[in-house]
Amino acid sequence: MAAEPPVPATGNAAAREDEPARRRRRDAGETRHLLLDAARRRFARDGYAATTVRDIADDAGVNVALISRYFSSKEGLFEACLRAAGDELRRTTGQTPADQVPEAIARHIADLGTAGLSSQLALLLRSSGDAGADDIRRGVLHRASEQLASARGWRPDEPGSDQILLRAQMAVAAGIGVAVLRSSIRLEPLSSATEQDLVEPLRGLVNALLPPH
Amino acid sequence: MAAEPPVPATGNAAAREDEPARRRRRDAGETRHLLLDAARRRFARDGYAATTVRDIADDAGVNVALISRYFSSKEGLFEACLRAAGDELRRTTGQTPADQVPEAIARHIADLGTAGLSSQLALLLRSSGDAGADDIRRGVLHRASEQLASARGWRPDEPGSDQILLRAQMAVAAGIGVAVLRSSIRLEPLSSATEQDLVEPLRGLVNALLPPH
DNA sequence: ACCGTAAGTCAACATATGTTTACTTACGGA
DNA sequence: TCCGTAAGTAAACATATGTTGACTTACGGT
Repeated sequence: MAAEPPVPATGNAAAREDEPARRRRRDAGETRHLLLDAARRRFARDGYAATTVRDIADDAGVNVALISRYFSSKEGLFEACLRAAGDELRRTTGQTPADQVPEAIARHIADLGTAGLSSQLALLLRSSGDAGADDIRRGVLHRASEQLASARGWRPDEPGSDQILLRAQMAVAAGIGVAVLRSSIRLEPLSSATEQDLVEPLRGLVNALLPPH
Repeated sequence: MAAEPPVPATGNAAAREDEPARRRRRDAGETRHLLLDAARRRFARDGYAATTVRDIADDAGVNVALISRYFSSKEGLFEACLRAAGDELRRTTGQTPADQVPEAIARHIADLGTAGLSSQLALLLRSSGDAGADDIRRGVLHRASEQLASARGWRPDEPGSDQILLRAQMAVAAGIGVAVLRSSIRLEPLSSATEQDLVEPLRGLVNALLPPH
C-alpha cells in the first residue's frame, strides 16, 4: 500500500528533453494532471462521496494538500473532472461522420481501461449533490445528445423534431447504462464482451431509436 | 425540517383493524418498513456513501439507533434494500407475457415516484463498495437479464444462445440508464417525458436488441 | 553561487458519521 | 390492575475526512 521508497528519480538533471517517461520533480502542471487523472478513475469507479481526497492523492503519488491548492476543494476537483470528460467526449465524437456514430459509441463503450472513455461515461452518472457539478453534468449530457440528434436530422425548434432529441437522449442513456454495467458493476458476460460483440447490437440499438434520415 | 409535533396519534387504541392511515405507536414491523422505504429512496437518489443513517432515520421519523437494531448496520440496511428491489422487480416482471415486455419496462421506467420501480432500477446502479452488496446486486441484474432473455428464446448452454443473453443485459442496461437519467440526473426533456412518449421508442429499442422469435 | 519564489510537506483542526450503551416508555397478557 | 418485556430514546464515542496554515525544499534566473 505504501508508496515505493522515495527513489530520488533525479540524477538525470541534464537529461535529454525528449525523454518521455521520467517525471519532472517539481511541475505544477503535471501534478495537476496527475491529480485530475487519478480523480477521474476514482470518481468514475467509486462515486463522489465514496472517494476520499487521500485516496486520490495517494493514487497520484502527490500530497493531499495540493488538491485544495490546485482545485480549491474536492468539489472543485470533481467539477474539473466533469469538464475534462465533456471536453474529451466532444473532441472524440465531434468529428465523427453521422453514419458512423454507432461504431464510435461502441468503441467508446468497449474500451474498459480505467482512464478510457468508458470510464468518462460512467463519471457522468456520478453525483456530488452539489448544484454546480450537476449543472456541468447536465450541460455535457445535453450537448452530447444534441450532437447525436443533429446527425439524425434534429433542428432546434423545428416541429416534430423534439421527438428526435428525446430519442437521442435515450440512446445516450443506453450507452451510459451499458458502460456502467460493464465497468462499475461488472456484470458478466456483458463485462467481458469485446468491441466486436458490442458493435452490432449497439448499431441496432441506435438505428432503432434514430433511423438514418 | 423537524418532525411535526409529536401528536399522540393514539386514542384509537380500540380502533377498527381496517383503519389504514393511522400508525400504530409501537410496531417493530412497521418501523422496519418505514426505514426500508426511506432508505430505498435516499440510496436510489443520492447513492450509498452520500446518504447518512441520520438522513434515513429522519425521513422515516424514527430514531437512528433503530437502524443498527433492525438491520445490524448501514450496510445491512442497504443489502435489505437491494433484496427488496429484486423481489419487487421479479414480482412485477415475472408474470409478464413475453411479447409485452417492452411495455412493462416502459411503464416501470416511466413512473417517477420516489418509491416507484424507476427508483428501484436506479438503486441497482448504486454501490456501497461492499462485496456482499455487490453480489446481491449482480444476482438481481443477472436474474432480470435471464428472465428477459428467456422470453426471447435464450436457453442456458445452448450454442449461439449466449448472444441473446448478452443482448438482454444490454437492454437491461439501457433501461437502467434511462431510469437514472430521468430520476437522478433529471435531464430534460427526457425527465419530463410521459409514459406515452417513452413506450414507443423503448419498444423499438428492445425489439432491435431482442427480435421476437 | 546566491536567493526569491513557487512547489511540496506535515501536522493539526473541526466536523460529520456509524455504532454502542445505558436509560425510559408504552404495550398487552395474567 | 400490574408488571415483564419489547420498542424507542438520548447521548457519547471513536474514527474518517475535508481543509488550513506554518514550515521546508528545490528550481532557475541573475
